[in-house]
Amino acid sequence: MRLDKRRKLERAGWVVGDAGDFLALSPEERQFVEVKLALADGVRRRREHLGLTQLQVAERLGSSQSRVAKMEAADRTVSTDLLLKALFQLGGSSRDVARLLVPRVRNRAA
Amino acid sequence: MRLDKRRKLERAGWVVGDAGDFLALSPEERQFVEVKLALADGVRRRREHLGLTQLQVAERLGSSQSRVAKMEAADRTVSTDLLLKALFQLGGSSRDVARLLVPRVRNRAA
DNA sequence: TGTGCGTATGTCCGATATGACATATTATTC
DNA sequence: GAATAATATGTCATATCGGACATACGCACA
Repeated sequence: MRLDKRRKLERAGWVVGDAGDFLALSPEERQFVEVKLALADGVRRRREHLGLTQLQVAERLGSSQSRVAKMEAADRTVSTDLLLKALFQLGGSSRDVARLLVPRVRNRAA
Repeated sequence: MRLDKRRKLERAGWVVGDAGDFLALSPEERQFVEVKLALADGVRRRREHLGLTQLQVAERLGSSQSRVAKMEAADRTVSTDLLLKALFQLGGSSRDVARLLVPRVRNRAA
């Protein structure tokens, strides 16, 4: 695992192996966390692409700036439901979501 | 919208337009619901493909038969988090999930 | 018909997510 | 380095979710 990704996971509050180099996550948990990270990245990229602040996005969603910040940080307390709703509210499609999940094509412009 | 899909939505407890033909859902809400339906279908198909009962799946997930039934029915009280975790626990990959979200390739064998 | 198995539905209570708010941190401009 | 804007972090009350249980439904088979 790349170091920056691990840092990101740790900052988001995920339990990382304290002794060794590896995440104390089962493969399934890890897959799930990666989905959340991907969706979170998608929210951030989409927001930036639209030139909006977190506050503006929060207003669109009927949420708060802090929650949007947590979304983008893939915080433990944000659900994939919330991330998906945010992506759709920001104009994303199912296809966009699908693309976020597949590493092969994850590095896109928007 | 196809009638059977609407029936499915209604059974799952989603609010459907009472007067006219249309769902009382915003486009974003509808997209979200469709994601849930797709994931729910994915769980069911994956379970059946593995030849497992809902009870057996529940045991794998550390959950209960009734919750698995609700997952497959895309019940309002099941989150996409739960659906995703279930899919991964049943051996699904991110790519599988992505495929579920894209109608174009949704009709696959397993 | 009745028995068994799988699935669906309704409810409950403990667990977790959410919006809101306060406050901290960072970046930019003067 | 003060002032401002944007983002990050911590906490709380309430809303929603989730496992568990009871029970109902559907279907096969004898």
